Amino acid sequence: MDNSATSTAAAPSTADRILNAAEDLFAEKGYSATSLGDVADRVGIRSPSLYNHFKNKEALYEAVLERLLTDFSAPLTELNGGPVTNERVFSWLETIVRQHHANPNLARLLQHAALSGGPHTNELIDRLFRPMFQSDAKIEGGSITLFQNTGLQPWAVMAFNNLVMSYVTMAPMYRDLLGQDPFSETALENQLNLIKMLLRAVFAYKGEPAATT
Amino acid sequence: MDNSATSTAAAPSTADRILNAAEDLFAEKGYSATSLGDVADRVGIRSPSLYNHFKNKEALYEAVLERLLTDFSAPLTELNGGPVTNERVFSWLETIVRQHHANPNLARLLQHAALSGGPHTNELIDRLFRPMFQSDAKIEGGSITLFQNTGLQPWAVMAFNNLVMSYVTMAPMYRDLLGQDPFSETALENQLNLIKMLLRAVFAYKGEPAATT
DNA sequence: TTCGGAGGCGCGATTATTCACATTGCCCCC
DNA sequence: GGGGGCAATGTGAATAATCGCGCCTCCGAA
Repeated sequence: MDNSATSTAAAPSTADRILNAAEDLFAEKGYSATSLGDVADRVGIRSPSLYNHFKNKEALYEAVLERLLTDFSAPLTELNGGPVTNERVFSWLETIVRQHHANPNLARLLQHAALSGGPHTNELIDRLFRPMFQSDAKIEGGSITLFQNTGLQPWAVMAFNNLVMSYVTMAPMYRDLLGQDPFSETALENQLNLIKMLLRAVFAYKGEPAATT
Repeated sequence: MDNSATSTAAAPSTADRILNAAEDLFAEKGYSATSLGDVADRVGIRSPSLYNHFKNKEALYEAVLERLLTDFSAPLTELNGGPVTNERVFSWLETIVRQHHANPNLARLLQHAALSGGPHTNELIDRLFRPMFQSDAKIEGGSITLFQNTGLQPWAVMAFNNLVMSYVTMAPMYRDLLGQDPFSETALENQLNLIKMLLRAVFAYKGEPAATT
């Protein structure tokens, strides 16, 4: 997640510096609004030099996506091993929150893809969200019984995930409305506390579940 | 919210047809990725003809924004009159959900603005979100006591709002993952049931509130 | 006849991409 | 050990496409 090429503190290669710059710009402006000139400027080279490292703009975007997906996929699928208990859901959610907090770019890229419906949307869905639904099928008694047999279980999973990601994609709004850096340590604690409390409330809720259709 | 010019079913004027097309395209691709040629094509005219109705691309975008904001602002501020009870929070949230369901474009435009941090972000914040926080300050005893004096109240407001809006901005993902049209009537009912149940769970939760910093 | 509104034309800027070329560092062979 | 290539990596120039936008013409309805 630190976008560095090697595990030691060696200087990153040009290809990695291009990836870093492109990741930030794609995440901020989206694919078509980012120009290769912008990327090259941020790296400190001319735009034709980019073609020494990536076939074209599309390949650069895919490389950015690939690096982000490999960085994020491991903790997302860790819920697949073993039964799903309340505690594991808690720690899984906390991991996701901290991950997106440490690098907001995946959520932003995903949001751009969802809005514009580009060709990479399906790959993002398959690698990020489908694993969640597979693990979700294994939820066992005593945990999230509220959503059992209501048909709302996938909706609830998506809701909590959207909660995490929309915090990141809406970060500028938070900055202006709350008057503090949304990526500071205290802001992270606030968001974690809120989400955990929401989850606790859902776990503790014994009222009638919602109807399904 | 039906994007028609008059209250009767008269044919919409060219300016309104331009607004409709531009709204859809800006919401889908964002400002800079939308070309005036795309807008003109969708209307069925040539792009220079757009300048007979709007000064330039920027003015067209602002007109789109203005129409959306006036359509959406009324129910958003209706919570300001009188004390905030649980029932009124329920109906207010339901109104917002139905509004974004009927026209998803405002949420998408807002998401684009938040991601790219364009010059209109501040106006959107002021007209959409600040009213919520003003009404939020008036919450009275017996309602959302959970967040009183925790410092998390604005965070909770934003969280529920993000929940509603991210459903709309992530609609393509829902379509692929759940295998149904996210804007169908049954999908709307599902989302409403989930959000209402979350709110009920929060209202009913008597555990310790989260710490604040 | 007048005038709002649509179209044709084209300018200047931007963009992705290609190409020819200069430079650098490294390896291999004499 | 020295020198000749060779791959990697940078650059400027050129190209074709697209875009926002202004100018001017023309048509049809009032």
